[in-house]
Amino acid sequence: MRLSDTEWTVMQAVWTAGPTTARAVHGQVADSTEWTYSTVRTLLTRLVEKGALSARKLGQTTEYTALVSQESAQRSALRSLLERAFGGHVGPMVQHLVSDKNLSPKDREQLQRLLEEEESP
Amino acid sequence: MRLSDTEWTVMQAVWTAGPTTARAVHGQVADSTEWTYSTVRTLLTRLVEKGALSARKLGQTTEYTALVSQESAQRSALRSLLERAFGGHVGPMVQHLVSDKNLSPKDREQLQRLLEEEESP
DNA sequence: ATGGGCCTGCTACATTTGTAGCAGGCGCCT
DNA sequence: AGGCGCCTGCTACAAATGTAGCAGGCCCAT
Repeated sequence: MRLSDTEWTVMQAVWTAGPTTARAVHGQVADSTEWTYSTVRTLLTRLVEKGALSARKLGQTTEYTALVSQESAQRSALRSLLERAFGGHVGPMVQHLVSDKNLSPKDREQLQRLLEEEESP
Repeated sequence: MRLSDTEWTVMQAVWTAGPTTARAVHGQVADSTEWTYSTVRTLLTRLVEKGALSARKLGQTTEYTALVSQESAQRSALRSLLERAFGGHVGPMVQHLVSDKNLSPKDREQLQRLLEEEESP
């Protein structure tokens, strides 16, 4: 499942809201975009075609529900970048992230715990 | 600097080879793609237009040199995915990677060292 | 000098992505 | 009943991406 930039934005809105409508998504993304209602609807339709969302008619309006989880979308985006940009080498990729100063102390702590757990399964 | 999938492939070849020619890039990517020489040339041209590569004529042929480093391209791809798919939260992103079982013991060890270093700068 | 091979410049064209517009139908308020 | 507002279905269209083809020029071997 490949999501474009704009599609990510819409999906985030749906994941956050749960089953929702075009109008509601439009409201949600209004802060961060200038998209018209029409644009939002086009994106929703495309996401349905892709199988990322399902559409169910409720009377006159349509309710959209996520078919792919945020987790799995993230996972596959990550894997794709990993292949494309890092030749599949996880180490260098994580290092970029870790050394990039945007890790909070809490993040670091949590990570360390994670690494330790992994060590002795 | 935004690179498309195919552009990444070409850039990887150039980074690996250092200043190189279209013919050589074609040879390099021949294993992993079915691209014609023409396709490779188109991609190289686009990368020059984007400013990712520079082109210098050497007699009849053109020598392409990377203008952006692999590191910086990786960094910005990573940052872009971070924003788009993880709402800027590094923690969850790294966790996906670390918990995804594709970390070698060596990777883990190295990471742990990195985290410790970060802790007391 | 001539033909083969390789190079370049230019052009092409389908698909995907980003961003919308329009027209017709349904329901509710007056 | 008539209009207003909202919803949907369909259509549009430019830019980016993926994938190539063609024609003309240069150099080397015969």
